[in-house]
Amino acid sequence: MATIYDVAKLAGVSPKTVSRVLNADPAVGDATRKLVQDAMAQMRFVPSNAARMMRSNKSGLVGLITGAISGVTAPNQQNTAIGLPDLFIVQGIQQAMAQTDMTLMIADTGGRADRVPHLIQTFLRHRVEGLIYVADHHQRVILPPIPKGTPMVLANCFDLIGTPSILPDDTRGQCDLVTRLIGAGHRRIGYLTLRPDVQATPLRTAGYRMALESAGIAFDPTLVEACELDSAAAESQLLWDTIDRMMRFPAPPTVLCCGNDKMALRVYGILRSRGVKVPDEISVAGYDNYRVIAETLYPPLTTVDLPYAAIGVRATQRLMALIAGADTTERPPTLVAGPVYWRTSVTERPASTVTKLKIVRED
Amino acid sequence: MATIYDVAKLAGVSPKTVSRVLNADPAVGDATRKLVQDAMAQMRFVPSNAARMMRSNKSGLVGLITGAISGVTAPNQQNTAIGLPDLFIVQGIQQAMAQTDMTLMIADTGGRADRVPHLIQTFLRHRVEGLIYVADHHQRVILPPIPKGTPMVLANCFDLIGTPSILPDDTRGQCDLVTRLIGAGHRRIGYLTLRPDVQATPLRTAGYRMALESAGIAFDPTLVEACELDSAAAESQLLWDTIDRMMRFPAPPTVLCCGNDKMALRVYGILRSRGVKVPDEISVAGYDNYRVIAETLYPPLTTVDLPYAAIGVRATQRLMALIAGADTTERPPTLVAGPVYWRTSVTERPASTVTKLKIVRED
DNA sequence: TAGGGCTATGACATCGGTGTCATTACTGTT
DNA sequence: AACAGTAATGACACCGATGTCATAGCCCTA
Repeated sequence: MATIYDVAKLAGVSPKTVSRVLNADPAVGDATRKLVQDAMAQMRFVPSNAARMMRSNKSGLVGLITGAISGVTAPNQQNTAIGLPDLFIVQGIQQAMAQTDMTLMIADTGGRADRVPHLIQTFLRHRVEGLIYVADHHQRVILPPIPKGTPMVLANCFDLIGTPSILPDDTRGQCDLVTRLIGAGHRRIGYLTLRPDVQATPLRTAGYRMALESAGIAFDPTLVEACELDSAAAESQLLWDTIDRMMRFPAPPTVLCCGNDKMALRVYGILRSRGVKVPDEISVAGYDNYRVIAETLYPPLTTVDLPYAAIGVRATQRLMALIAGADTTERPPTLVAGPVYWRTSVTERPASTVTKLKIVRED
Repeated sequence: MATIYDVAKLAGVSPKTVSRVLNADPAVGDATRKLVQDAMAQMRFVPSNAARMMRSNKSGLVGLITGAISGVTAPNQQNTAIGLPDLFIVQGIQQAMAQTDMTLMIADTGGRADRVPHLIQTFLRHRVEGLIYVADHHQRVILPPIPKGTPMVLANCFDLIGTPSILPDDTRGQCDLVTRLIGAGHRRIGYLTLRPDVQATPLRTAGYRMALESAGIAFDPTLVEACELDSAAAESQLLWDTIDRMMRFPAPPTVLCCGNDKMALRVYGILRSRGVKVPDEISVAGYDNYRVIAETLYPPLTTVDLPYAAIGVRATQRLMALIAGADTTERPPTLVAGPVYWRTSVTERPASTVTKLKIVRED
């Protein structure tokens, strides 16, 4: 491959002048510039980033560590073949990065967290100017130490040593949804949560309670139940049992909030098999706004958008600021909220009507 | 960041010896090696890939160009929020690449084909040793010329200038499926194809006809109809009309093959709304083995696996061979086939029974 | 017309490793 | 004891850009 020396010789100038043209240095005569550009084109010259980096010490690279790509079908993962949250974050990062002159290097963990140090090492060898770590769900992570001077941002996760982090605002999201449900006349709001040990669960439950409290509705713990399990079959059983029980309450829920859209999908199936019509007899809401499900289901699912792309964008912006030399002083995580998507799986009718309908049906 | 000179000084050896330790050169004394390794650890030394590359001219990088990441929600794309084929290919590439000492650089087109030259340029600046281009569906592509010396492989696409390419074996896949359907007793096999202008359609239709021919069943063109449209609503209408018509044939199809699993999902909805039971009254098959759909639907969908991961792996292997200096002589594209996934959306009963059932129901 | 201030260009060192070759020290052989 | 052969190490140039500084040529002013 041609070098600036080759180009210089062909153009009859010094290598330094070629370098100037490359870097759009204005201190080059128009005629000379043309000469050099022609020579570059003729030789199909492509500058070597490696050589450039040697002197300037700027790689123009940003490293991204994720399990998004391999996660798509990782067998034991929560998001098996269905949730692709981290991928949407990566997408947001890509878009934000495209506005920059940085190049994004993506490394996939292949689902094995123990590969992370090696990936970081590879990035450091390339002298990335910054790192982003993307998690597949809101969680705490423990990462190997990064040399200072290489800033890092966590997306969809956080650690306890103050690494800058961008997180979804789970509390706000669930609160907004429940507030909207209450506004639609619902008073008995069932909540089938994700596993209690995932970060999102306590946060969203807090949001659920906040919304009830604001509306002056008493919190009824029998309406909240963790229903998520690893096995699809087991989860469906657990959901069936939970729904069965709640439906037999003297005052049954008029709406079921599900921990995510995938769970809502299962709930639809269970309700259909019981002959209960959505939303006429009971309303259903999800979380994630996972469009394959939310838009394809009939009736389309009311849900809360998990603003993954926005998390990616914010993470990128934060990292760019750090690279540009923003202060490293510890700040609380940036919370990113998403809107409620109001679709037809929830009635706007007051709860009493729904109850009446149900009674009629039982006759 | 520390350099080999710093390490050399600390260890009291020459930089060259440090370089030898770095490269696991056996011609280093054990004591010296230990000394150097300790010094490297103490200084947190990370070698610079750029510097290494200058001399050795080996970047250890492979460039991957794809729309997989941005494609997830690209508004006008066929695979909006549902098909992620290219992502599975990328995953296969990642896995195969992890076996290598190469580092994968992923660049996303952001859905804009006009960005491809720029991405290639960026890769060339990094002196990638090879390039892979991944398309989101089986198609012909036209890519800007790549300097020879940088081998390139096309995955899920091809061009007319003989660039090595890896493609799904659409003909074989559809043929296998239909052969299996015939084996299950079906004789009247409806085929709701994708758009006629996508590569897969003529290939799969050829497979469909091959299977019929092998079984000595006459091809009935009224059973084959293109039903794919960009708009979901319009496609559903077209499907409704097509199914409605086919069901009123004197000898209606006993099974409907759909162009992909997403179409099968729609077909399920249409059949349910018409009160037709799957598979008791009509069988349904898809294509892609898009698991979110195929496994979640009730009944689970019989479909053909589109071996995306395998395409990715093959593409990687091919590229590695080229980098290692395999002959560049033009060869036909490598075809990769996938298995039929036989699930319960297709009856094993002969067609006659099905017809009878239907008559009974109409009484 | 001499000198000051520009502009355009080039010479040269340098970044951090690696390839080549030389050198040293040690071993074993005759 | 002299020598060949090998193992361990180092000196030095080089990869392809860029930063620093010098310099040649030019215009303008006094």
